[in-house]
Amino acid sequence: MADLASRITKPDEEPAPAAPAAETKLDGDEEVGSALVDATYDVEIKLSDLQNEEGNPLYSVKSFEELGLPKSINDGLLAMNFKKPSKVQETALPLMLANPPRNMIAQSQSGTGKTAAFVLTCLTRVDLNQKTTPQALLLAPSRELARQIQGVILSIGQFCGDLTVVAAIPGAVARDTKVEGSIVVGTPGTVIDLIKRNQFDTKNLKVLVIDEADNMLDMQGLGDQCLRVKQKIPRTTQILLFSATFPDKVMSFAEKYAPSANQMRLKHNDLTVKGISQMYMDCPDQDKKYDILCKLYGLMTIGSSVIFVRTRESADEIKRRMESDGHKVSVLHGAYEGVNRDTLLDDFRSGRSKVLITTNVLARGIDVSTVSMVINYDIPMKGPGEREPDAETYLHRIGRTGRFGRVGVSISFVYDKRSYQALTYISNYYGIDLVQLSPDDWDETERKVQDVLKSSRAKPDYAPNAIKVD
DNA sequence: AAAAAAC
Repeated sequence: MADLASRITKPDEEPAPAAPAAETKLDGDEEVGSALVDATYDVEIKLSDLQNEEGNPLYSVKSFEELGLPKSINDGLLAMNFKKPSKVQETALPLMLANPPRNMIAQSQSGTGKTAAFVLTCLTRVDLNQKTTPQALLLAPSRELARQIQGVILSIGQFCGDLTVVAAIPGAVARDTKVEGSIVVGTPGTVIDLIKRNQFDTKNLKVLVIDEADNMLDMQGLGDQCLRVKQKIPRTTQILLFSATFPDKVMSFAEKYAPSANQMRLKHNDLTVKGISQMYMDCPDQDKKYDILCKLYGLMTIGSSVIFVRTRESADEIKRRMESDGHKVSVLHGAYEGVNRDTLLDDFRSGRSKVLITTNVLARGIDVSTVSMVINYDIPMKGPGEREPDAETYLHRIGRTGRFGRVGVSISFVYDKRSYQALTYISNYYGIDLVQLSPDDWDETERKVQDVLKSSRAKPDYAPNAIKVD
């Protein structure tokens, strides 16, 4: 890795002017293949941190080869059909792999390859011959996401020999047994529990990754636990924070958590994914929402669908009603425990179940390529008394579809002034127009949805196929 | 008037 800087500086280019001290915008390059890669985003990067010893800028790499990764890792990328780095990969990877290691705060739209970016960094930094010494720790906000990341590590690392990746989640790891693996990926509660019991030796950690970092560092939620983990790791550990959303509120804390980090940020208006057609359904009243949901069932099963509701109880209730009305659906939320949850999600991944009702537990990170429709049965709200529209959760929820350049539809249900105003706030926040659907004109609703779903789009060549777990 | 995450 020592020569990384020279390797990614294109020798045939004019020497660039000295990097300005302040933040500078870089426009995304034109690429071909899909709307996703065609899109030009304003990416804000702190250029002051982006120069090598000769003062040349380290903008990006245009191929994985330029990173000079070990052959075993390159073979893993090829096997997973990663041929060309996505924007976040070409920009963040050279920064994360450079020596001496620097912290990183990286923001990128849903389904654009953040996971592969930090997994590559972990695999590169870890001595995989030390199979019982944890050297990289990755934290995620849900059991499902932790398992998924474990699957990505094992896939990209499939040619790295016997890769030992421990999932530190309830039921998958014994609380009174030593954690023995090169890489640990887990949820904060279990990880802290293991550290407390002296079953997780953190002193050799080279990398700490916090996925969904804005959620994880929220002091109303998991922030405290992440802080405690940080206190237990070496000062020299490289800290990498990733998310599609970084609201200002948590950004200052993120900068303290990952001091003097290189940063890759996006503006609100560049956060939405072009392949996702965002629609809303004008429901006459709360009671009619359920009937309309049932009428949408046929459209939901064109591919797979996720229905997001506010509470566990309503998730169970809707499942019960839909089943009694003859629809096949499954449900997953935090009241379910351990391995049961794994089975439920595996069934959804494999297509054995096609319509999944869930809470915010699955709003973030979950990558199931077949998901073509997301329904916001309840508009996500946050804050005391749930009075404030939750624009971040909205974006993460709809990001369960339209992944890696695929098309998808989201339908948000509004039924009263409050839900309508909340959705209006969210569409203004991202600077987008939503397509209106009317429950009175069913032919038109079907046409609008099917028009999107049948429009095929070339998959970008960096897209992984379905992520395999186990 | 939430969800998640540890026992």
